[in-house]
Amino acid sequence: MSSLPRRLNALLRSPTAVRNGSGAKQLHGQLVKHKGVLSVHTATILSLYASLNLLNDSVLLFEVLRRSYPSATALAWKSVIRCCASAGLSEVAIGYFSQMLASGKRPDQKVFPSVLKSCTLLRDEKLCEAIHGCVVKVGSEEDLYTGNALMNMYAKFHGMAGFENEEIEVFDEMHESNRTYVGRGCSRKDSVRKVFDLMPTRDVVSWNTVIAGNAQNGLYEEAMMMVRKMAETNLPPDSYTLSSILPIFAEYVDVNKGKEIHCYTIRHGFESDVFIASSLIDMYAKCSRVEDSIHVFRLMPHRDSISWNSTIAACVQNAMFDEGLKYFRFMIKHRMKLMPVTFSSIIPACAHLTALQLGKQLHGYITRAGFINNIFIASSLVDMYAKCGKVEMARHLLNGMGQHDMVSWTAMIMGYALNGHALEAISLFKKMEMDGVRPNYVSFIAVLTACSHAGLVTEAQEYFDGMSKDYGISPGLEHYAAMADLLGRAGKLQEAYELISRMEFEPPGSLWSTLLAACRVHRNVELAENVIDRITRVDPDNIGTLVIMSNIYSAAKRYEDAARVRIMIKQKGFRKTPACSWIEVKNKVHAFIAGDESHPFYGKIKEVLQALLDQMEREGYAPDLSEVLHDMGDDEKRQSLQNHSERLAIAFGIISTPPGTAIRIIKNIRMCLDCHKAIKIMSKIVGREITVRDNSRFHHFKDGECSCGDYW
DNA sequence: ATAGGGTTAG
Repeated sequence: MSSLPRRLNALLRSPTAVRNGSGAKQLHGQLVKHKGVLSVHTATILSLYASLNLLNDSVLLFEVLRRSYPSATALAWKSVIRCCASAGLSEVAIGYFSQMLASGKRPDQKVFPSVLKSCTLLRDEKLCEAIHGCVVKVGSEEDLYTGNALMNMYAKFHGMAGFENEEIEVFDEMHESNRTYVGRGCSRKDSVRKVFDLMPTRDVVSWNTVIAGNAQNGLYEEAMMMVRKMAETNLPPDSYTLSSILPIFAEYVDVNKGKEIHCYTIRHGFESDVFIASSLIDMYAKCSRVEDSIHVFRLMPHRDSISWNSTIAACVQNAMFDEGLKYFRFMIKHRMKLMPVTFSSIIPACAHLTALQLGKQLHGYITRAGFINNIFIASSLVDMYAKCGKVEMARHLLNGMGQHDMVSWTAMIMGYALNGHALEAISLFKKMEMDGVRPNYVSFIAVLTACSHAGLVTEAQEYFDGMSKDYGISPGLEHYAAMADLLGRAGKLQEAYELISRMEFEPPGSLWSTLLAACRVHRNVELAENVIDRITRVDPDNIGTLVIMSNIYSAAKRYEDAARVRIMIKQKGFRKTPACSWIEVKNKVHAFIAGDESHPFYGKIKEVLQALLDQMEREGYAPDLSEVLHDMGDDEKRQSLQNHSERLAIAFGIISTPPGTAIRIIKNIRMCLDCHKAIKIMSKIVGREITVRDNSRFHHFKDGECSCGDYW
């Protein structure tokens, strides 16, 4: 057996001198040239490959090595396991680990961190427990790195299904002396803390792991307490600590605390840390301070995909949909990697903007990228299609989802509700319950909205009572609003009044005005006066309700009272949100404001509307002037109806799209009774489907009928 | 060797 050259020997004794892959390969080559190498040297090369994260070389060399030396050295096993683990090949790493045990090699604290990381990533609870047992058996439980990895493992477990209150046995097997300290039957919930308490020495990673574990599992106070304790141990918070606790202030909507952290990061030179920056962007966004989010983003010296995602989400969460889309486009331009989160952040913008064309494009991209099985993305697509009036497409996507959660069910239920399919909404709600998914606050808003849009009083009452009785969810404003609306339209004014009066919080003016509108329909002046009195107490400047009240008086021929209210309106200053409708034609959005004649095609639009009106009158249509609120003559009123924003938009749609094309309008406020009547007839005359989405629901007009069945 | 950021329904 020839001896190795001196230089080679020296390198093998201190292999850390080799700094890169080509150095390692040269060394390997030299070794191969000299016949009769010992397995111990090959293992050294292997550990070198592993520490340089050369996955292919490590695995190849290991396989060669164990063919010539069936009992490879422990160093070889540990190296290949470490390399696979850090490359994320968790299953392979665990496979090697069990083979290592089978071949009689004793594991030690050098290998446990990698193995624990792998079984944590695999989310295999049994395996994790077994490995913890193994750690205890070989006496590695006091090792710093092993302890840190164990804490991380239990921290990640907490979110796992069925883990909440199960007993955990491993701790009881730990040293007898600690038995009293650990206590019996500790729950998995506390496992992180228990490992922490048992550690003989702790470093900054130990603290950060326990803090992040608490923060991620919603134990916010505990997390903050640990931060203070960490500081008492003379370990100042570092960038890991800060990025873990920033989400707490986002959740608490505590911008002052968040800002304190922001200042701290600046003072301690963490400004360029991408992790902290994205947490800051998110924190400011959750505190409705989206300008500050954008400010942080702009100041970042280096941005990664997540910085972009945070910024897009920040905009969308704060209803700045166009701004969100702008950043999304920039992100593509900057060749950033689009990730699943990018799409689940941006799709809601399409939903809110009713940007169906863009939504479809994104759907295509999502399918090609293989993201369609992501539950966040699929749910947001279901919502987007439903909000664009494409209920069947939404349902199709929902049916195709491998798993459903409360959010995906609720999105579809709300989609049915908005599109007037109350019975489908209710049956889906039942399906969700049968699927074992508990409805929450929002799910009940959805099902009650469905009932309210279809006039299903009895069903609504059952759900309303059931939500607190069976699910312990106390009704909020939205639930009361749906009930008040339903009862009011059904003419059960007194019941509605009592419901609102019995609420456990002060009903806002908006709720009372729902009832006021019902009083108008059912011509109950007396109750209306009572209601307007309640409204003026909580919301004295609500002009809209005064307008309704004046109309109620007019309808009851109490003209003096009507005039008195109108003077009040004048004194307060008549400010009404202008009615506005939008239509998308050839990827461009055209906006029309009621009475506005400034559109370049207005002349043509007016002609179309007049021609339509002639035909409509032949079909028996007569304008309904009852909802025109102004003091004007009947001719003027007729003209004002002709210029309602949705009619301008529809006429524009008719002249700028081929015959038979569906017309989709978005409107900012409810349309009037007359427009509803008129559009039904228009849909028949022009032979087109016309969809109008207002601020609360959809109307699908077709062949002279509306999907709402005239209940709206 | 072990630790940190962003997402869906109202």
